[in-house]
Amino acid sequence: MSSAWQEEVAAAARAGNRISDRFIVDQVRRAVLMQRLPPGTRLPEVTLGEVFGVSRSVVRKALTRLASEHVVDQRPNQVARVRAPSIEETRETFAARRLVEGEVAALLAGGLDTVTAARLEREIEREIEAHERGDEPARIEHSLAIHHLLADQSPNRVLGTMLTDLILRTSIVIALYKRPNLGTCYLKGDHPSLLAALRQGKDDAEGAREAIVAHLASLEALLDLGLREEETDLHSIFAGVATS
Amino acid sequence: MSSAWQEEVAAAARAGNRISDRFIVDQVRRAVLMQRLPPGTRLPEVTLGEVFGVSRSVVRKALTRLASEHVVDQRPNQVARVRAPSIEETRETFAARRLVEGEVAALLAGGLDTVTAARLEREIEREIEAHERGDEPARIEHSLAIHHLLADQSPNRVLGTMLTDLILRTSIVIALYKRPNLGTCYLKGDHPSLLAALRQGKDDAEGAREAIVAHLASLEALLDLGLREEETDLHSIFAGVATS
DNA sequence: TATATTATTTTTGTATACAGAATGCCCGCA
DNA sequence: TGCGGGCATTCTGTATACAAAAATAATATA
Repeated sequence: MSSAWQEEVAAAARAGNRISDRFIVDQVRRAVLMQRLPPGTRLPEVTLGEVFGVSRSVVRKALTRLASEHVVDQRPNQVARVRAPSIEETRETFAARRLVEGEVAALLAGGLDTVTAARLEREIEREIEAHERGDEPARIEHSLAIHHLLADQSPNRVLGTMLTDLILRTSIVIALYKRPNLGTCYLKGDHPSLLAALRQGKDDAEGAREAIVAHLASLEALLDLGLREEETDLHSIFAGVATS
Repeated sequence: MSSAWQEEVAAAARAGNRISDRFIVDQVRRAVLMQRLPPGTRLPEVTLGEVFGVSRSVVRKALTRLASEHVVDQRPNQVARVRAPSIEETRETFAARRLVEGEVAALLAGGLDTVTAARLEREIEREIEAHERGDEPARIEHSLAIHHLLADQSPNRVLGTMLTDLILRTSIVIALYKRPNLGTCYLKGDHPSLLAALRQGKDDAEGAREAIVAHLASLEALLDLGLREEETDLHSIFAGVATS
């Protein structure tokens, strides 16, 4: 577990940044996102504390915050584990994100300030470049930046925060359920046409919403969401069998 | 602060329930909801610990969880305080809730099982009774139960959890911004007609959505959301005045 | 009197110690 | 070989101690 973190911790220490719970939250979140911490990974408090050079108190706080972000599973008297959302939850998360991000896009349509539009355009270009040179991590980074920009620019801050959370959760399940043979989840042309829809006049808010909804639906369709054995509900299968 | 809690703590101890962070979270949340803890109230860790008979460790965990529920404001090196959402955030919270609860209602339309429908009906009746005998706390309790039932029954659990959170947040701001002269926020007939819409066939999902949206809009309209002096942004007022 | 500065008190941040729960291992037994 | 009970280990839950930061009170000074 201490693999790539040692350097980051050392770097942060060098920079004079005091290691606090927020730092740990960021690092763990990123590691989960980048699949360096696969779902189910045990995260004992002492071990994490050793890695980051802090005591259990700090780790504890970080873990409860990660749990409230749905990144980690924290149950009483058990070690925290990296969460592995079920296929059903994955579908529900995508549905929720379509609803929320669709609304944010509708609110934003026609009202983008020039600097934001420019930043969006730049990220979209860079995503294309990264994809063309086969740099998948960079592509993901830019793709995420695009959507986070929408969340940050949401006029409704409550919805914006909710969207940030949903982007994180969908990213996790994308990494989890991506078809192995599929190299990338890049959808050519989706982001450019999304930006075009956002630039339309305010009277076409529904166009922006539909662009987002369609984009997210295509993304979900790229995943392998067939039922697995882990999904089978033992309770329903053996209902009435046990003599209690 | 120790006013009404002493009894509750004693009762819980008598019942053999070990006081844990969840208990504290519930109690504080309820106290905020019932306006026994007005916004801005300081919540020092030791004091809370004394009230509930636990050490700071437990209180600390409770406070971070309350912060992630947006009930409490927790900033570094400062005492936690009961959050006082701004008027703008109030509007945004209502908008978010309309979006989410509307979708949940649409998903639920025509698919209510009989026991849930019966429970809804019962709560609606009891709300009417409580209102007629002027028992406002009981009325609020039943009104909340109605909406929490919708959240619990949401087929999409992600949206259901989000709705639970939004119901809490709107309840807090309703208590905060209710017009003082207004005795109650009861909207006669809204809940019955909502149930009627939910009972309609599945082809009328939009009817259920509209019923919820209209209901929540009327609720928001009952609040006093005129700009207050605390809302004035000094930065924008004095922009360019200071010679920096 | 008003203001700046220092001292005191509160309150949080972090580390650590010990008790209790959960897990896993090992050995005995059929 | 397969299985079950008891023991050891690991890990979390909670309380507590000390340091650092913030808030408050007090004091000196112009």
